Amino acid sequence: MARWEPNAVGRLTEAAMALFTERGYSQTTVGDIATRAGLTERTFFNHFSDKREVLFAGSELFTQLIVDAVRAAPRSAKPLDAVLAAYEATDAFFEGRRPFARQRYALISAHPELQERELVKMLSVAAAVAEVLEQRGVSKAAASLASELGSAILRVGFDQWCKDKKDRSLVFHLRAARRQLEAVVGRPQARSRARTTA
Amino acid sequence: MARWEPNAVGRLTEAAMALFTERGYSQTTVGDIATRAGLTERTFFNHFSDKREVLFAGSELFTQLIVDAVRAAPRSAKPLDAVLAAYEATDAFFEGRRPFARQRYALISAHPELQERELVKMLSVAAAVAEVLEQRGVSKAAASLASELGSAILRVGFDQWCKDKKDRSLVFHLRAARRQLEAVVGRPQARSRARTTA
DNA sequence: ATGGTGATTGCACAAACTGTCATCAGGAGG
DNA sequence: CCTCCTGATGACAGTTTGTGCAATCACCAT
Repeated sequence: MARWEPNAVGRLTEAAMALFTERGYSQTTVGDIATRAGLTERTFFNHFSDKREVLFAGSELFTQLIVDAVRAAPRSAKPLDAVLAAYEATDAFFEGRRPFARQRYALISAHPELQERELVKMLSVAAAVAEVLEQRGVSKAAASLASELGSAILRVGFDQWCKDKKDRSLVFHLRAARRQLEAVVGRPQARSRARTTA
Repeated sequence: MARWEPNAVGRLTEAAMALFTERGYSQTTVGDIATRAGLTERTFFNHFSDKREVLFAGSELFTQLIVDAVRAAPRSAKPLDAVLAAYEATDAFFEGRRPFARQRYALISAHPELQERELVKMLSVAAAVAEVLEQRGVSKAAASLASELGSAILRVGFDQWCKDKKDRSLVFHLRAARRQLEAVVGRPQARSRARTTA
């Protein structure tokens, strides 16, 4: 028999997501969240360094997942391909949590404070990825570039994945985004539709 | 004869940069900054929505500068080239403020709270750029991708620019970063000697 | 002089954190 | 069975951030 109700972090996270969804982020106090989880404000701050972090618990695990996947990529892979392969490896992870991921994404998109935190988290993943790439012999600048480009592709792909009414996989959307890249950076494109004058 | 000392925003910014540099961000209270600028805490919050914003005054102007430059890019330019040309257009802007920009960059790099803010600002620029690209007929996904890729290149280039002991121009570093891109993404049918300069 | 304007300020207050110390059930070891 | 240790929890006081509201005060147009 546990001395306290188990999984305090999980309960706090759940309470926070519910309250943020119901009344919005700034209309919810840390006290509200704690109470709903059957805990106190002080205990909330024992588990999370600040109010935003409640939606980012376990992000280190995610980082580790990615980093390991990059390490596992064949040494022959070009930097960007290694990074994208790593992101594709998260497909199963997300597939099992689609409703959760969607709600969380909606919350974060709706609240600038949360978006800020999301961005640093992504940058921190990118930084970790870049470091692994460097260990694989990629120059510092190229490593940054590859990891950030990967981030951008993930962002675009993930956005599509969240909105996709057909529930296609993350891998599908990542590859679609990757293909877009060629339209952006690649050889001259003959697309001149939409002549919005001035 | 002005009724108050002029340029409150400038004085607050200067005071904040000095104090953040001296004692660090979190060791500096808003009251400290205001006092040093000869004002009160309340007045600080009349000018800035929060403590972090003091280092980001005028960022809308910067956004506008970029957006206008993208609009001015030739319609034949590929998305990424249009974006990069726009960032290159900020060269003069930064060249005149190198010491300031370096100190500010060091501060932001050293303080996660400030980095968060920096990232949303960059994302907001990227979003504005993406919108312009869409108006130019680029698909939504490609526009996001091009603008974010541009951001990544700017980040890498700017970082090099700040560290460059030889004080080479931002344009120089942007182009160097751009060239790195090819090492990263690889070129399926590369070898085309096509000129990529805008 | 009269009243409007707009930057500034004082005051009160909610909410976000922080540091410190007390509590209290269970497990380890005697 | 008893005791000590541990670690999550909570009470409490204090600082800092940020907001709303009203008052001030010199300049300025009429």
